[in-house]
Amino acid sequence: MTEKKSKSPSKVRMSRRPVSLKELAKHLGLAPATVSLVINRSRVADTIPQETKNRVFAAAQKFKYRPNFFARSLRAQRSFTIGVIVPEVSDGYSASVMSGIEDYLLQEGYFYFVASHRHRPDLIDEYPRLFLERSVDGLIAVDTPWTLSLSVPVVTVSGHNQVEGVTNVVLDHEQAAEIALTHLFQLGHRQIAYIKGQEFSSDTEIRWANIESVALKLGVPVIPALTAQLQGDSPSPQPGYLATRKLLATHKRFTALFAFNDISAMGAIRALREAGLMVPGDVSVVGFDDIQSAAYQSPALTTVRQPLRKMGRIAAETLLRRIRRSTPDSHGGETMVVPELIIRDTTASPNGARSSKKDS
Amino acid sequence: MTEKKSKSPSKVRMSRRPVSLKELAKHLGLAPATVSLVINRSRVADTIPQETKNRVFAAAQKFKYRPNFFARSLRAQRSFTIGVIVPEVSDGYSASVMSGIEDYLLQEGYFYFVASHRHRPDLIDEYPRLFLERSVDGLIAVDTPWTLSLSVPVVTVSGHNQVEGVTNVVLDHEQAAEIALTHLFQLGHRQIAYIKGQEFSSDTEIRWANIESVALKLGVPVIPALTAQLQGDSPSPQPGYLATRKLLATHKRFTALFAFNDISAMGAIRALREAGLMVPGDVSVVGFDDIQSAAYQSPALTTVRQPLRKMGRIAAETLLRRIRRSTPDSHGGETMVVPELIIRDTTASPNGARSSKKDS
DNA sequence: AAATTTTACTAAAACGCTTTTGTTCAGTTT
DNA sequence: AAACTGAACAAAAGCGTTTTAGTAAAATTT
Repeated sequence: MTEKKSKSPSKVRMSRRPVSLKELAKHLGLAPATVSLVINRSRVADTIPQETKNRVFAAAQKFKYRPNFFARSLRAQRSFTIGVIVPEVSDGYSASVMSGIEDYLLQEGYFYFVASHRHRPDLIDEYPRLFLERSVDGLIAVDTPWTLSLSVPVVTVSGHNQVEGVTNVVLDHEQAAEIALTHLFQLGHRQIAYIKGQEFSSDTEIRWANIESVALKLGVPVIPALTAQLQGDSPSPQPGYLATRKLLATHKRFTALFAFNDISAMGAIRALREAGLMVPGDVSVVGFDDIQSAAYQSPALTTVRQPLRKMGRIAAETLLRRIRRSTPDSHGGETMVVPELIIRDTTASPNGARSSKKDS
Repeated sequence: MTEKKSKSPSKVRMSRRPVSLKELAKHLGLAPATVSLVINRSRVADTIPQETKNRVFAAAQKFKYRPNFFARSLRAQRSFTIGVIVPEVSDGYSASVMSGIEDYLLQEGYFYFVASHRHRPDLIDEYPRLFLERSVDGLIAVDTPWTLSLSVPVVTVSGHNQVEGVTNVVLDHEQAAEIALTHLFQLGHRQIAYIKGQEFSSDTEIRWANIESVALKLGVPVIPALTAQLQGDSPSPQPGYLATRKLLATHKRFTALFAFNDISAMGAIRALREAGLMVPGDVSVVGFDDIQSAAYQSPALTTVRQPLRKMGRIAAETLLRRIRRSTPDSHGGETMVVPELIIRDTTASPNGARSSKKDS
């Protein structure tokens, strides 16, 4: 029996009151101004002899001098902080994007606030305001309908509105629809059902438009009776389950189902199973996003991968770039990122080796 | 074909430069001090006639006066900001806890910074420092080994070290082990395999200690050969998959498997399946956490639910309480939260109706 | 009527930094 | 010798608040 009582040594780092610029200057026999100039490597300090600079740096090191953030921000009108607004931190989509955002931001010395609006319009309105009050240098809105033009740069991830001063980072939805539907088509599917996203999801509309146009192009136009929509904002597979039940209730036959995301695809698979249908034997299922657990469903989920982390990182890069070039650019525009079809085990030919277990 | 070009009206809210206290005061013909006192409802303003106060409030409203955050923080030495440090934002565990933290924090007018250390010891050391430089009023460390005693209150979620000035919010691991193992025991399982958590996970040690003691108490002591440990910090089910393969490779028979978390349980199930074993027919599996998708696995996962959101909320409540009572309390201590066994479809009697498909 | 108290404010000092504009002195040019 | 140049700093004005210590006038008490 492993008994390992970790009597942690409790490194007591009795944080002393931090030393201020003035104190440091006094100790050095210099004016605060001088020290500030040296430390910030200002052009003005160019004429100061290296010898003096070294003394300053040495003292700063010794006393662990760190400029007070508020004083600096107050004076310089910059906070090195940005605001990130998401529907909900704990849904995998937002979290993946945030992960990418964070990656770049922290590396560049920025910190970020997070706020989840949970689809409440009042919060979608209020949080940006609160962020501005906190003087963020910029904002990133993830999967959130955005119509505001603010005094600081804004970048959205999966925002599709054209708004002055906001840049959108988006997936190439045409290509996404193309690869997913072509895959199903080539397997031989002709009756394809669809689960649309919730109204509030910012990708719903554009994704659907592209699905419709690609389906038409392939000659298998979308049949209204074979489409259902996710309802409610539960982050669980429940909405997908319910949507699929609705689909099944019509008794219209379909051999494939294209879900709005992986989570709803999981719910869909459960509903299909409960109806006695095999996946992919009777119905093929394609998800969207490729979240972590998609590969570990059984059967493993075929899905359209969205490079969420990368999108987050691009958003952060774009934002900082815009913050740094001080010119108040009216920089709208859009950056596109490409999807990738990940073929796993939930798609197969409708006349595959497996036989239908039962006719519904 | 639905062509709905959303020509969003782009509400142009041309944010004017915000008005300062001084300007507001000048406009009112009062001193800045007076306005400040009124707005902050200071006791000193008690003797100011309501009439004047009303004028102040009206003007503040009219000019949308909002105190500058930096100036205020600089003066008051409080930032209404806290720092949250997690292993990785995009893993479900951290995200759920954060969701609970955020809930309470925003409602109380606090914002928070997030930083992911990804188990890198240098970052675990650096981020708290950076947070302090940003003058956070307190810190929450989620699933992160914590040994520092700082100048601000610290609360951990699933931290198990006794450190001066830090409060731990933890699950009752004894009860967790109890309900899970008792469940398996009562179903008739006697050969139980285990997947331990990674070394770096802060729950690993205590959970394991409790499992060992409860198993002993039940008379089915843990067999070293039937234990494996998660390796690597991938957030996917991969480590669980590999651990289970290792378990299977020993050719020791077991009828149940208790995984460290739901994610690893998913990997485990896949490995079992690949080995030709049925779940729960041949092997029952119990997960831990009850993440969103646990209920939608097939079969749905039996698991020990950890109220993560609640733990996050409690952590935030505790932290604010400690921040508010200004006395620099050396407030160590611990708050326990109870687990709940969620019985679904991955556990069954070892001599159940289903027959073993194949002997390994 | 003088002394005291209360009312209704204000002045001014922080908070800790950045940045522009000087200033002094030594050395260099005309 | 007078004028100029550059080096090496320093003074001071903010940035926008909060808060303590006053103060002048009005009201009240003695």
